[in-house]
Amino acid sequence: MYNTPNKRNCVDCLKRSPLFNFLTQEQLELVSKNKTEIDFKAGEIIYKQGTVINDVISLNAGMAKIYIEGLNNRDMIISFLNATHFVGGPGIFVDNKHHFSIKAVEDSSACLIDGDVFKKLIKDNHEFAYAILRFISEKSIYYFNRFISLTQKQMPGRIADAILYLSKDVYKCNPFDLNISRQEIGELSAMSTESASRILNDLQKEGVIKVKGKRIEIINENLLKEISIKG
Amino acid sequence: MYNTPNKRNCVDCLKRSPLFNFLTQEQLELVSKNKTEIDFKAGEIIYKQGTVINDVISLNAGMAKIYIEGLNNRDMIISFLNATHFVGGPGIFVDNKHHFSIKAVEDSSACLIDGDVFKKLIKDNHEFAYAILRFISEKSIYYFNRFISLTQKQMPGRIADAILYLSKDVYKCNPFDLNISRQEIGELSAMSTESASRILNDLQKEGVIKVKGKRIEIINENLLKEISIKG
DNA sequence: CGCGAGCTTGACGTTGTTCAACTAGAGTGG
DNA sequence: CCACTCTAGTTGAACAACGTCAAGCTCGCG
Repeated sequence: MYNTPNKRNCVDCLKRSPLFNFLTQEQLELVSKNKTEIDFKAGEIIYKQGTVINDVISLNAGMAKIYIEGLNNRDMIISFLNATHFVGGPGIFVDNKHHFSIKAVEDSSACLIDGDVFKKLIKDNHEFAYAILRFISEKSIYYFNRFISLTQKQMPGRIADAILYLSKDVYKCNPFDLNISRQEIGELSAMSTESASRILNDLQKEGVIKVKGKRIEIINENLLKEISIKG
Repeated sequence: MYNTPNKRNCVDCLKRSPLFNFLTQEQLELVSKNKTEIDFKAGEIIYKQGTVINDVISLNAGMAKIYIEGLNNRDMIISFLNATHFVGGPGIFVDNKHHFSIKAVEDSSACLIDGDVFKKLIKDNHEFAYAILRFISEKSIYYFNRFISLTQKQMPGRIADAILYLSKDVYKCNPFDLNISRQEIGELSAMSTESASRILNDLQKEGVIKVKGKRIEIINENLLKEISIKG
């Protein structure tokens, strides 16, 4: 992790989060002045759970994972981040601590925006504040779905959810090449690495998906969705 | 469920949510004009998951439960509400639909505040908007804890969490008398009714708690917390 | 060619659910 | 005052789901 000169100006940046569309040009200049663009290598930690929050981030390139460090060194992956994704942890409005960790899954670049500037923008620009409210609320709705998936579905249903999430929201294509491990698929679906591996194989035997190493292809999407719904 | 005259004025109401402390007197008058006070009998539904959001609520008296209607008619209880608790579902900022249901657990009274007025207050009063941001963020942090509890802890740890939650946050006293069923304890801890019953009994045998019908007493709080942490 | 990390597979034990029977207690009506 | 009923709660036994452990495999990489 090293700093690069802030060559990009937020005003005309194409990689910035759509949330910043609600800012005025003047406010974008303010963000520009108070941001730092940082490159992270794969595996590097961007935020560490429990530490003090100094900034919020917008991912420019690469991919990262948000995860909670749970019991007995077991992590739970909340979601993955791509370019233009914004993260302002809930702690920034509560106790100013990170309540999850973020780690680069592949080489990534992110803009770190000063937390006080972020708060000032919320106070000054109610459209932006409203967009942040909507953003956080969308997360909450996502959490509700995760709750049902993780606590009421059996393993095939949870893996189906994970595959659909990865294909639709993360990689955004159908045969997709994973840059994450089986263990991480397990952490995404609240199960052991071995179980994740087994279920993937089972789904392949049933002809729902095709798995070849890191490549996964959805063969029968309707059936996969059915498995997801039935749990 | 029937309407009662809006005798209470929000300006000097002692049962209102502390969130409203951020409003000006003028804004409180506006809320007063656009609220309806409703009594709900135990078991009556206040909000039904999937329906359109027309208002937000502040509970004046009684107790209610927020729960997600999951798979195969299995509910998952998110939290319980007491007097002065506010609820504005995440849907109000997203798709204007309720993403959970709320049901009165005992006879309750609630003020329903027009959703558009609520949104207007957020736009007009950034202190209030900020308080709502903090409020939602606190919920998110609570959800993270629930995720770890429900997906990484075994049944004794989950029941320990439920007992501590009920004692500390809901009933706010130590020997407390439940007005909820064993099934609801199960729905709070993501397990079957039978398992909830069994674990309560087990914890009693170990001398951690005392259970007599609807009454639960925490005998050894440190041990209970330890069971919670160890999972 | 060999090493090692990640992945797979099987066997086994544990955890938790389901089903069914039983019990306790709160109404209800004769 | 006593059956009767109904619901919630408890308990046991069988079963299914899932994790753990250990062994073996694959494949990229030196």
